[in-house]
Amino acid sequence: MMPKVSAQYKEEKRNHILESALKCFGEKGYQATIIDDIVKDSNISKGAIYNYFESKEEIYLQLLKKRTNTFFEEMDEVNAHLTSAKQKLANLFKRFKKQELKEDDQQTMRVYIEFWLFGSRQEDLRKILAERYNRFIDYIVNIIVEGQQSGEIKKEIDPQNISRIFWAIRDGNVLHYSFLGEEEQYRIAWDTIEEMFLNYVQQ
Amino acid sequence: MMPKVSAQYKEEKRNHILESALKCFGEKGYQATIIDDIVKDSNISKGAIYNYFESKEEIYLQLLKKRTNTFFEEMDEVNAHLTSAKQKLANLFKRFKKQELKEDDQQTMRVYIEFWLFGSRQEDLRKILAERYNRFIDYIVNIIVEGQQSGEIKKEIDPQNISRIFWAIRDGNVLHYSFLGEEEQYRIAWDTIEEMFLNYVQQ
Amino acid sequence: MMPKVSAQYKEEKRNHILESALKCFGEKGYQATIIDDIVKDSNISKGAIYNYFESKEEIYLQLLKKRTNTFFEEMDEVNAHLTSAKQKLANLFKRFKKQELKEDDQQTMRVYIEFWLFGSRQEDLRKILAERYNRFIDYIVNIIVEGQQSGEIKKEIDPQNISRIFWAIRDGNVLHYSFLGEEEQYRIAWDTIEEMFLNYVQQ
Amino acid sequence: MMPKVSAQYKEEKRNHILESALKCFGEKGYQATIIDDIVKDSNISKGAIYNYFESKEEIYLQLLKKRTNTFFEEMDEVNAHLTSAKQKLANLFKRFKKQELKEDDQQTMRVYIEFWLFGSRQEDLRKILAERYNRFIDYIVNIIVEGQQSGEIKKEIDPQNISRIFWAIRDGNVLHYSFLGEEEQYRIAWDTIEEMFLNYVQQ
DNA sequence: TATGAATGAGATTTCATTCAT
DNA sequence: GATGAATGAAATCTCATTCAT
Repeated sequence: MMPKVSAQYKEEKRNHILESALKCFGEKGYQATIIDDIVKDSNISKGAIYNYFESKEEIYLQLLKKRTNTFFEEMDEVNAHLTSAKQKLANLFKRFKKQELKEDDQQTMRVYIEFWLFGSRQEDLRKILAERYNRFIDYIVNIIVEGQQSGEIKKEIDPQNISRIFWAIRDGNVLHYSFLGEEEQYRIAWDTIEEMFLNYVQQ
Repeated sequence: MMPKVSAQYKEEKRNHILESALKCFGEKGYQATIIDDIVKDSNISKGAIYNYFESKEEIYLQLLKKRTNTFFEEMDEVNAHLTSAKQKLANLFKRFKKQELKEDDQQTMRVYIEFWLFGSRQEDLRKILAERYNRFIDYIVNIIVEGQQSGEIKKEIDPQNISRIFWAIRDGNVLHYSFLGEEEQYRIAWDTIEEMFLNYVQQ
Repeated sequence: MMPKVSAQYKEEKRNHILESALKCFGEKGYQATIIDDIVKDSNISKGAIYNYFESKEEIYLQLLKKRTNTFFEEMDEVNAHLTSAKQKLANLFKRFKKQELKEDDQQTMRVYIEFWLFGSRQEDLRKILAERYNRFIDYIVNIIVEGQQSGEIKKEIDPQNISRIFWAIRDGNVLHYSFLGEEEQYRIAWDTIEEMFLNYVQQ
Repeated sequence: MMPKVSAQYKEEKRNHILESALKCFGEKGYQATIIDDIVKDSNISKGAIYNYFESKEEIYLQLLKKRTNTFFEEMDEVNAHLTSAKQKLANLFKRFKKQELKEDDQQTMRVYIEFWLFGSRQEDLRKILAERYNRFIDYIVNIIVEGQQSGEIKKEIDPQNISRIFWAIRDGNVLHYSFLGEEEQYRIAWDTIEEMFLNYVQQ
């Protein structure tokens, strides 16, 4: 009389679908992925997928949301015992260098960039993406401001501007890497970017 | 037998189709654009379009090729009477700052990024894109090497690496800009990037 | 072994499902109603519904049967102490005028008309509906014959024919009313129909 | 250079689709008819059908519109040389008796009744149907008023009310007939209805 | 060459029914 | 008996490409 499966079961199933979707979207792109690809990869029937998500677009959106949350949770956790702005930036760069080696992070990036491109043309998606973008911007802005207060970072740096540049560089680099796929070069590039960026902002 | 229409007529028609395609792809994305969008925009019939191009994909490819050629032709022309690497880099930055204000350049960028994303998953497109990518890489490599020889640029800079970074930054910036659409911020960002980049590579 | 639940419990549950189904079919139509609508309205699980009924179609059929029985039981009860054909007809008209004000009677009518339309194309439904139709026809035929014997109704009236007309008028009127929803007009129409009909059949 | 087919060609194709749709809707009902039924019956591809109509619903709507127009055109033509209200009513009854023998008129009726039922639940359809309904109501109202002026019809008759009743009877009769399919009875019923109706309204 | 009507494979989504718990 | 998650056939609609004129 209570075969209603546990909330945990449903959560896991949902995640299972999202993981398959990420894999498919990452491999073929959002538009090129068909529901049957996710069915095949997840081994979950078409109908069941639609029990968990309203549409292909919702899967996309939920995926983005979940990955974004995970990113900030991880960063917040690490930052908890870092005190200087310098340490926080260093940690961020470290994460990027390491992160992209994981296949699914790379796929997330592709998905995210495609969504960005795609979303810029649809008003309802724009809003969601803009919100996400602002979370990222604020994240760096806070570090920069903190660094300016502690004297680690030049006062004349505009936090908003440098934050936007930071993420543009990140996205550009990941975009190229996701196409080129050369890990070694990718890491060297990040080392250079880190040096260039820190040279520029540090006192 | 004379051909019914002149080669020039055909060339113009081709270009007309490509321009419409660029507009459509830029506005809605490659995948979301349907042939009828191009028909409507170009005022050329569907059948005629298929007389000039084999498929939607070919239109995409030709578009990319043409825009790439145009870019290099323009840059080569300008560079012809510039002698120093510094001047050439400055000119490049100047072009970016100015370029993206033009609607169709921005659209080209979107198309190009989408294609990049899309192409990374299809072997035949990869080759074409890789070739294009290398032309861009070589362009900066040549300037850097020239600058190192003339003593303008630090010897320890790796030309390949810095060239890849240069284009990654460019693409990231354009990607963000094409979504955010804030011209003023975009220009300020380019000023900062120029300063950061030149600080880093200059002697 | 005693059955786990009493027969009465089962009967009540069945009726509960039928009532919800009537509400849903009446509101959205048979075809447009999905099982989940009935689940939601009845608060009974999908599986349980299928324990009581074999299919959506069976629910429809049972509903029709039950409502038909109820109609005749009510009419028989009232007619028990009416002796003249005139009184019985008057009572019937009175019922119609009053009946349709009740929301669920109106819904029954819609369901019934839709079923009629729908059933005329499926042999197995035809039989069931034809039987139901004949019960209605006979009901009036009996009254007319009775009236002819007592001299209240003209001898030259064909009971079968007039009975068919009677129900056609009733259904047409309800059909229009279920669309137009104007109660006042509906009642006035019934007064006129009563007058017209009685004028015609009475001696 | 002008293979754009003639307007007449397109009109004919449109009609061809509508005729097939009428047949299918009439046989299986609107909801139960699938596009492939129309494809099969019309021998026109699915895509072509969607070139002429936006959706299944639009086909339905257009069908209704066309049949309504045809009905009034025919009636107006006949009425042109009829002067008395009595003649016009007689003509109308004559038409019903004859009309329904034609298979496609009967199908139109089914389609129309189903639409009525179905449409009463969808606001956008209600409007279209209400408009159609009013055309029918006005048609009889005009005849009645004319008859009252000429002294053929009783002054105390309410034209609106009697018009609504007229069409309700018509629809009820057709509804029953479309289910029962007995032509002979149908005609007899119409004779009786005519007599009953004229008795009631005539001076 | 140009036209645009026609094609039909293929995409997304729905929903009656089943069945493990 | 009750539950509701899972299934997958089937429906609507799209759109790249073809081809008769």
